Parts: sequence; C-alpha cells; structure tokens
Amino acid sequence: MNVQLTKVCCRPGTEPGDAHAFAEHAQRFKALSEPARVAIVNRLASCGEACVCELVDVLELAQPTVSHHLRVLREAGLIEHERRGTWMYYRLVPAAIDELRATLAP
Amino acid sequence: MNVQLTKVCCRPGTEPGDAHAFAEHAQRFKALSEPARVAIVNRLASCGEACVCELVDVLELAQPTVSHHLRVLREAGLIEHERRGTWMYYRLVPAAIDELRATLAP
DNA sequence: TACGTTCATCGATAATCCTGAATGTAACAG
DNA sequence: CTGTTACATTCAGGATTATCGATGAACGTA
Repeated sequence: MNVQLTKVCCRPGTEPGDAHAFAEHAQRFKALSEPARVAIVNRLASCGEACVCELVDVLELAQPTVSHHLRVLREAGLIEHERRGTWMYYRLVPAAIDELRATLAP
Repeated sequence: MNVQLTKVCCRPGTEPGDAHAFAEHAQRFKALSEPARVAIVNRLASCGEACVCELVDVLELAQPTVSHHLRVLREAGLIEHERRGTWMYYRLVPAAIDELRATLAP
C-alpha cells in the first residue's frame, strides 16, 4: 500500500521560505540576465563611471536600447545616475552588488 | 565648435570587454531570474537535497512547471540530479554557486 | 503481466522582454 | 529664439519564456 500520509522522500516540517524575498532576489538576478547589462556593470566596475554615449559606443547598440538596459539596472537598484551638464553619468551601487553576492552565500 | 574627435565624457582606450564572457555570466544569472528557481535553490541549500514531488508541494506549481525550472537550473550547471529508486533527488553544485558569486566580486 | 507512482517531454497559449525607429525633454551655444 | 547634442520615453514587431494539460518513460509492486 504505502499510503504515506507523510511521504518518505520528503522531510516534514521544513519551512517553505519567504516568497516575497525570493521574488526580490529574482528581480536582482534578472537585471543581470542579459549580456548587454553584464557588460554595462563590468564597464562601470572598471571605469568607475560612464556616460550613456560611451556605453552606446562600447556596446554597439542603439541609444534607446542602452537607455532601456540602464533603466532596468537602475530600477533594480544596481546602478545610480547623476546629471553633470549635458551628460548623465552612471555608476555602480556597491552595496547592492554586495547584497546580491550575499544571497549566494551558504 | 567642440568637434571632439575624442569625446570629453569618455576616457579613451579602455578595452570593450569579452563579449563571450558576458554572455556566459548572463546565462548563469538568467537561471536565477525567476522566483520559483530562487526558491528551489534556497530549498536545496537548506535541505541538502529534495525530490521533485517535495518541490511541487512547496512551490505550489504544477509538476511539469517544476520539472521545467529544474531543467533550466540543471542546464546552467547549478544543480545536479541522481535517481534513487522511483525518486529523482536534486542537489546544488556548490562550485557553480561559488563561481557565480565570484563574478560579482571586485 | 498489469497497475500505480514519479518524473520528463511535448504541445499550445499567454505573458514577458529585447530591439530600435520615432518622438519628446533637457541643457548648452550663438 | 534657433539649432545642436545627450538622453529618456513611447510604440510596435519579433523572439523568448512561463505555465500547464496530455502523454510517455522508468521504476517498484502485486
């Protein structure tokens, strides 16, 4: 028979986890799930900061496309921007990167 | 005026970066870009291993959906599976997690 | 052999997302 | 005010993906 009210393959009573936290972490990872956005983060990590036109040149993508990726990264809290004259300078938010790395720690 | 053969906002001569590496990292992050998959990884991290039916119960998703997410994580190299009798047990690949965390290091 | 359980794969639908042309906004120069 | 540059937003088309019912394969049991 093996009716198993408690399945033998499953350990009982382990908490299901916080669904809200999972969604939050997933959104952070999703921001890095695109080669263009990884390239942007890499660029900002090595250059400190960069304007949009520089990223357009480096990524070889149309300006609206780059602007879109920057928005995704910004809404994920991974980067921040500051206007200086005509140009918008983007830079990383180190705390957010650290936080992301922490979610991968045991 | 300001013809600027070299734009003032951009520092010259910084390497564009390895496009192949960016795509590879993005692929890894994409595997964690879904709440369900973050929940799976979290579950495996705290339980050590789990069968599919346990994950179906915890995630409250249909079995084919869970199977799909497990395939994505497996093809990303983040988890591995082993058959024991009727059940398939999934567990993390710690080296892959470490490698992912390393890509976020300065 | 026949039956039930566990899990993977297939197929279809709906949602999400990347991409870039067109357009709008802000800042600066003359 | 006019023109130019830098950037954001809107919009639409095309590609990717999440979800799940239906089906099939693998295993254990009777």
